[in-house]
Amino acid sequence: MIRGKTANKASQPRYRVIADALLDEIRTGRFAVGTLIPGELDLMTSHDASRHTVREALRVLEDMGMVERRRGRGTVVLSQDARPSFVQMVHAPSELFSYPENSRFRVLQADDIKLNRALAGELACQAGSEWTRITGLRTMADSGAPICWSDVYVVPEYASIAQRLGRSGRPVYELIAETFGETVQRVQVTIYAGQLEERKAKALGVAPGTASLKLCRRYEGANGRVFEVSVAEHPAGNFSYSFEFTRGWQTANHWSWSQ
Amino acid sequence: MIRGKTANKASQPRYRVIADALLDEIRTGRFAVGTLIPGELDLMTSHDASRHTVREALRVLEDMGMVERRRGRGTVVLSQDARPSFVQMVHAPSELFSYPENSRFRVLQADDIKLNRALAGELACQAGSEWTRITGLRTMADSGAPICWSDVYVVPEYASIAQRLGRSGRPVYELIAETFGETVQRVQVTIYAGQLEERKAKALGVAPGTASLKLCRRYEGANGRVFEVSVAEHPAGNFSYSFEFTRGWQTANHWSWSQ
DNA sequence: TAGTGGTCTAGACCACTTC
DNA sequence: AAGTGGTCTAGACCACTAA
Repeated sequence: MIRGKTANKASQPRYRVIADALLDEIRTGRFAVGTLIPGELDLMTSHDASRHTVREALRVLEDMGMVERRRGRGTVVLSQDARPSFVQMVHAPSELFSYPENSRFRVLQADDIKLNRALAGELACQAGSEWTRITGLRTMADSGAPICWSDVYVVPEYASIAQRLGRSGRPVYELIAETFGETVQRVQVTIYAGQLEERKAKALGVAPGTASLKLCRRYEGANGRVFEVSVAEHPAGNFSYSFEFTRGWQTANHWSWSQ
Repeated sequence: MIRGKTANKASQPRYRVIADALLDEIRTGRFAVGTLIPGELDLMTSHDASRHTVREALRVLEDMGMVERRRGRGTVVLSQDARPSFVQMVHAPSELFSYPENSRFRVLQADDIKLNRALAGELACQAGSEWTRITGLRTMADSGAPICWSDVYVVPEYASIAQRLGRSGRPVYELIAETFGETVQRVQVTIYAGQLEERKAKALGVAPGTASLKLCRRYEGANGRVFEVSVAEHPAGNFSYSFEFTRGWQTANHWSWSQ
C-alpha cells in the first residue's frame, strides 16, 4: 500500500493514531496490565506502518509511563489508566524558598549538642545523636529587616561552615555542598505553625507569642545521609510559602545521564 | 563510509556520542544560549551520521530541556548547564493534603458574598467579585476530633455543591469536578501562619489566639478560570505539611495530549 | 523561496532474553 | 535458535518559518 500525500489535512500523525489505538486497547483491558503487547513486527502488519512509525508510537506510551520496553523481552503494560499527574519542578532546593537575593545570615551562636527527645522528634532525627547547631538571624542586606530565625543543624564534621556564613546570602546547604563536596540528593520539607518564644520574638522585633510559620528542611546527601537539618521560623504576616502544580504527565526517567 | 560491526564492544551508541559532543559545545559556550545550533543536515555531515541518528541525539538534548526545537526555525539552546532539578510528583491535588481517609466536612454556613479588599488579597482574587462561601469544619469521622476550619469559595453557579458536602470525606474540588465536569488544570497553594479568632478557636476546641497554619488553595479549571478557592486553618501542633523533592531531570513535556 | 524540523518508508545488523 | 527491542542507514515528502 502506497500512501501519497495525506488525505485529510487536519489529521494527526500516524504514530499518534497508532498510539491512541494502543492506549485504547490498554484502557479497555484488551491488553492487560502486566502482560506483553504485540511485538513491533506484529504492530507493523496490524497497523500497516513501518517499524519506525510503530516505534514512535510505542515511545509515546513509554514517555507516558504506560509501558516498559525491554530488549529481548517485549513491551509490558505498566498501568491501565493514563494517569495525569500534577508536577512541580524546582531547579534547586534554594528555589523551595527563594529568600530575597540580598539577604544575610548573622550567626548568633554555634554549639555542639545532643538531641533530646523533643528536638529529635521535631527534626525527625535520632534522639541522642550529635549535631552542631548554628543559630542565627536572616535579615535583608540593605534594610536589615529580619526575615526569620534559623536553627541550622549540621553533622559535626561540617561545623566549620559556621565561619563561612554571613558573607553571602546563599543558603547553607549550598555552601556545604560547595565546601565539602556534598551533593543534595533529596530534600524533605515540613511546614507547621508555631509561636515565637521571647528571645526569638525580640530578635525579630515582634511581640512574644506571635504566631509563626516554621519550616524544617532536611538535606540528604549522595550517600543517603542527612547532613543538614534547618528550622526557619517566620513571624506571621510577613511570610508565606506558595507553589503551584500543573497538570502534566508522569514522565518516566528511563534514560540515565553520565556525570 | 561504511560502518561494519561496532569495533569496541563497550561503546556508547552513536547518537549518545553525538549528544555528548553537542552538550559539550553548549557547556563550553561554543553554542551560546539563545542561539541556534547547526541544522540536522549540517550535523549529519559534521558527525558523519544519518539523519535519524542525529535526530535521536537532538531528542536527548530536548528531553533534558537543554534545547527547544521548532519546525521552520531551528534548534535553540535554552540552557548552558545540564540542570538537574528536583521533582515532586503527585497524582491528584488531593495528595497535596491527604486528609485522613475518614474525615467529614460539616457545613456551618453558606452565603453569597462580594470580596472586600482584604479578603480579595488573601484569596488572590478580584475585589468585588462574587462568590459563594461555604464555611465549615472538617472532623475525623470516628472520633469527631476537629481537623481544621474551612472557608470554601466557589463560583456562584456551583453553589449547589454545598448540599453534597458532608456525605463523604472527599475534597470539595473533587466533588465539583465530578458534578460539574470541571477538570483541574492547575492548583496553586499558599501556606502561611495565622492566629485563630474566637469563633474558629471555639469550634476547634483551642484557646482563642492560638497560632494556626493556614492553607489557601486555588483550583483552576480547563478554561483557565479559578472555580474554587479554599482556605483551611489548622491549629498549631496537630498539623504539619510535609513533602519531598528528589533529584531528577527536568523533563520537557513537549508533546500534548488529546482529551 | 530556501532551509528547518516532522513524519514516514524499506531494509539492515546488533544485543539481549527466553526456550 | 527464535524473537524481542536498540541502533543505524538512505532516501523521501511534508509543514512551517523567515528572508
